[in-house]
Amino acid sequence: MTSILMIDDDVALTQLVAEYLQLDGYEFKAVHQGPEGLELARSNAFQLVLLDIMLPGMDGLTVLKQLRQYSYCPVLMLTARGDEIDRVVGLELGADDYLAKPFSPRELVARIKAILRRVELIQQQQQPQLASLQVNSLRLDSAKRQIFVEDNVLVLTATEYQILELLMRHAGDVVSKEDLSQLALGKRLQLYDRSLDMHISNIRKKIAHYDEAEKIQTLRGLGYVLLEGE
Amino acid sequence: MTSILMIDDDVALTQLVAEYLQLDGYEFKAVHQGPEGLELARSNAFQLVLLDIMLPGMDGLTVLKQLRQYSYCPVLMLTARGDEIDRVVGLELGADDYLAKPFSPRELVARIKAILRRVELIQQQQQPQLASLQVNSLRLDSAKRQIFVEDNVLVLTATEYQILELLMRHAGDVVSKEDLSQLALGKRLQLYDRSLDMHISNIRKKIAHYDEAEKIQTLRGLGYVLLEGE
DNA sequence: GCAGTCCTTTACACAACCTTTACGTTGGCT
DNA sequence: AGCCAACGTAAAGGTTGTGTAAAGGACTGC
Repeated sequence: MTSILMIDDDVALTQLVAEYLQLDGYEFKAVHQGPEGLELARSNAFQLVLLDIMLPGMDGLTVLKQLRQYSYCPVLMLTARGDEIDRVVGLELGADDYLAKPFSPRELVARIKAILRRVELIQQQQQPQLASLQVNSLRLDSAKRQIFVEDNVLVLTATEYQILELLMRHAGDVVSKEDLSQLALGKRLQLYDRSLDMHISNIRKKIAHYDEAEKIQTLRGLGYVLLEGE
Repeated sequence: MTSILMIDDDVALTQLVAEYLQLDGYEFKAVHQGPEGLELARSNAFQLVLLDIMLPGMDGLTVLKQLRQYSYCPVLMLTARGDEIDRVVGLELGADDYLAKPFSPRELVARIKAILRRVELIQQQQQPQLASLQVNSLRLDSAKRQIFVEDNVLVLTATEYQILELLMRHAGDVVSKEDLSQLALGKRLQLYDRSLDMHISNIRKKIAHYDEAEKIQTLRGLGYVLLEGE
């Protein structure tokens, strides 16, 4: 069961969110004070924390900073204004995402799911993984950090290798650009950031050098997928 | 089974780490007092110790100092702040690595694996090894501590010999600069430390004198590898 | 003390890499 | 059709890691 903690002094809002999230199958708890929320979040009993920036007593950013001393529990920040400064500071302090009030419950759920899915991806990364893996004409040798096309080694940079490994380990599944950016580049995807696109472009070029059959497919607005032959 | 001991007074944190490490297949035990941890660590029942610097009662650095009187058990230090001084002192006292809180479980696991892999490398070094070894045109005679290119003896310094032997014994595998530094130079790789690069450069020059075919390949950001001809 | 050997540090050049910029293309939308 | 956001990619820009000559320092044997 996935538990979500909300720290927000707006009682009406927490009740509204409670309804939606419980409908979606989440366990939900709300508190209205910073210190109380901090203590609960530190217990690591929650898989995600919704944190309002404007809190009486202890500021939301302070709560976040203190929490990050102890825990990497995912945090989705909420704020009353579309305050760009709060946003930047929050993300720098280690928030996982940001949502401006007022938000639609639907969008909130979407953001929550995106974060949880990514956390799951990261945990998968930590699991012991297959050292060797074959997808169509691509073969991964993770011990030597090498990827082959048929019998030719791909000369990849560290970043390119990470991206392609991720796509191979999830062959047939769509991997979002956000996920790729966070897992392979180690940073959140920014607006107008074309870095990832360039890496994909370069990887494609290197693969095509040996195998013309295009492999990495673009799903516009969703991400990339390494097609599995049937 | 690899057992890890954590000495940290933050009970919530030890529980979190316990979950992650057990998920990764490690045996895990946590204690919250310095003296208690010291006694356990001295028993050599653990392959690695996670040690918090800020401990009530007995300071983490003191624990480390005392432990080093008896045991070479690898120690990964943890600290609440990004305190550079603690870091330097800790590494001088013989800690194997350092991680600032808060850390992601992912990073913790990565550091642990890096340390354990290096310990394994060191133990391999101590095992009886093949006295003679041929890699392409290079031939190792470890009884005489000599390396030949075709039939020409390489005149190597002690350090150069150690580096090249290590690369030869792991021919085809990437050997990280950190590993090379610790195993051949006997010290951790520091930022801006170019000593190892110089040794590699000199070794290359000496090999090239007899065999122009470049052998030690650089893998940017990863390390060096002695290519095996196929 | 001096010369010789070896390891390390310094300094600069360079190459590899990642990112940004800029412009062209595509595909969904009204 | 026309618009616009997302995407592809060549080229430029900036950053970081590496190669190596030369100087500096530590040690040894004489």
